Amino acid sequence: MRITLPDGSVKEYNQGISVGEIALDISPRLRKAAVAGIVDGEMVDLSYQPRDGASVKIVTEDTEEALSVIRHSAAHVMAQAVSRLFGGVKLAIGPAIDDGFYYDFDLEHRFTPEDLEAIEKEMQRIVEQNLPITRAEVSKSAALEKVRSAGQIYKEELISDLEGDHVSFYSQGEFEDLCRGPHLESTGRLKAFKLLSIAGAYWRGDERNKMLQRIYGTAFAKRSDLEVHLARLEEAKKRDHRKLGKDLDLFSLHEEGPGFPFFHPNGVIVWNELVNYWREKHAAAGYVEIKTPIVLNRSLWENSGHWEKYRENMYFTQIDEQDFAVKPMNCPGGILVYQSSLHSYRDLPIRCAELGLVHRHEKSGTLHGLFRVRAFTQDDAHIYMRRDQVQDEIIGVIDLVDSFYRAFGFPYRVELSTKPENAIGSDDIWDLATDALRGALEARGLDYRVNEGDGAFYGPKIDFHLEDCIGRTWQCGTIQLDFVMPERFDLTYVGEDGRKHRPVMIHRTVFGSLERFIGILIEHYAGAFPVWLSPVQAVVIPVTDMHHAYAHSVARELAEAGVRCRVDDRNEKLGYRIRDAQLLKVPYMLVVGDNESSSRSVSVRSREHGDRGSVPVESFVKTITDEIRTRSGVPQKR
RNA sequence: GCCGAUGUGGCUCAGUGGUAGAGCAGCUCACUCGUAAUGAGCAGGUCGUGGGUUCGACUCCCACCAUCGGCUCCA
Repeated sequence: MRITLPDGSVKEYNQGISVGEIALDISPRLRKAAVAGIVDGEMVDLSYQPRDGASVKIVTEDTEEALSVIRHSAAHVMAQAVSRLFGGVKLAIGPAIDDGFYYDFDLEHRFTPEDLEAIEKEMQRIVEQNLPITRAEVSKSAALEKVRSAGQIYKEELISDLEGDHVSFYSQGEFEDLCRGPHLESTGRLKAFKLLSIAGAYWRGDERNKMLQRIYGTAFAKRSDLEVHLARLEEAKKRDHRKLGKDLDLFSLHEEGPGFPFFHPNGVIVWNELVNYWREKHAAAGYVEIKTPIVLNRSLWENSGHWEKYRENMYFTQIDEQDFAVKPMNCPGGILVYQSSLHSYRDLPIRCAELGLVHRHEKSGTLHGLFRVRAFTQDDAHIYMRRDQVQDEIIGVIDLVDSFYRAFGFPYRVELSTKPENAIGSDDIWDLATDALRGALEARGLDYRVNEGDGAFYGPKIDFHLEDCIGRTWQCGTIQLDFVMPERFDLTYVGEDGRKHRPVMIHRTVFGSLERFIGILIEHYAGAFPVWLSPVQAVVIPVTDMHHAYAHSVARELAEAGVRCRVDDRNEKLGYRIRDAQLLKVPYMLVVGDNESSSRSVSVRSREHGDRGSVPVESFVKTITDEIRTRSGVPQKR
């Protein structure tokens, strides 16, 4: 029989040859590295026997596909270990995920960190036993019989929901699990894994269902890959904005205001720098800026649909026996500004920005530092325009967002979210809006993913997911196209024909939330902000108290040039003060002693590169002010 | 909201039925120092909050709050 290989070559084999044997035939080394195969586009086990005419590709352990096989098998090995150690455990699901794998268990006993160690040891034993992993197909009814008699109620539910009349089981030693596969050929092939954490998870992700216990772990082809991954986790922990926010005295959170962050003087500097930058770019892009109130009357929210569609997330209050709501979004307020005067078609588009503080009631368990809060400042804008301007305006926003992310060194990914279940407005309007967004993305040649049903209740949206320098992604910017609010609020402009027409609206953000964006920046830069964002840009360190006067004169000169600068004239050794500044991630340390004071110079030490030697004060001022003005500095990709 | 864990001075953590301890930070003093921690001294805590058990609770029990890891949700 004939088998086609990825290079297009065709080989002749006997009927019944397995993928593994084909790999061996090609080369023993390939066989050794093989973990699975891809036959006619389907991932299969090494034991799979392709049919005549099939095309076969060997999946080797250094590939992304291999990783998911390895992790899936690791999940099975973990389930086997748990089954050995804890009688009566019911197995739910155990897939491979982006960074590893998990398995959900239903068990009376609550897993503890010590249990993880024991489970890991048992897994090691299973690996050492090198149990062959074999696949068996059984009829659905036999499968149901099998899991029912074993009391595996979750498997029973899974099988009942599966299409087709046959299902497959994989077994290794005494352990057997419903699974589509593929899997490693034996447990001995599992070389590098680690269990990481225990968490609760609802059966099938539905909060009405029973809460199961999930164990997360990760696995790699090689020990060294696992170590790199664990080091990355460590690195992420070091960069945690909650820790750095405390260390660098940027912000704090208090029991008195869960989810309501407090910004300290250092944090406010970062905030204001970002806002300055934002204002500059928006003014240049033709935006005006407004400010609207935080508390507004119920009738406005009824009109906008928030009262009906968004109430669970809103805070309320009463004023003079009337219901008011704390705004969860800025649009209704912004619309009142639009309505406060007549608009000509000549005025459009109106690009109206607002740094609006919104409050949303998030469930208590979801709060997380600055990433998930209950009050945040959206860098919002609403663009009111004619229909013929829609495409250009969307493209304009895409370009603006792009230029912002570029400045911080964030690569990003784009997603298009379509009509959700709780939408308001007709299908026609939704189709129109969705097509417009799609059209703009395509006009810009951007790749995007579609998120069915994930739009806002009043319109579809484009989301920007940016990637920080250790590879995590965050949703920040969004562009939402809205035909519904203009209708609800009866927005109009006067057209060329002298008659009233309906404008279209775009809601958009770049940072998303200032709070979250600052959190992301903290982690992205690991707290070492570029000079323009640094709370303290330079610290002058006199060698002894003989040099205090000179140090202060240098600091004065820097301050006059607009540099945020401090003198550390504490009675401590030079090394101590250097270390202190270094830990506070001050970009420049300026050591001044006899040599410097006699020549009006500073000895420059950079946060990144250490001692740079002496330069005249004047030239340092030029260097640092240039760096600030151009807002340079993008972190190294790791 | 749900499951699990945690909560001790500004920070990091030890303590575990007999009314709290370290390091760092802070303050004072000495040292006057050249690129990541000089030394000595002082001060600082109703042990998350509220109940209960006990002769006695930071320690045991209950409730609540907050935080952390997830689930769900989302900027």
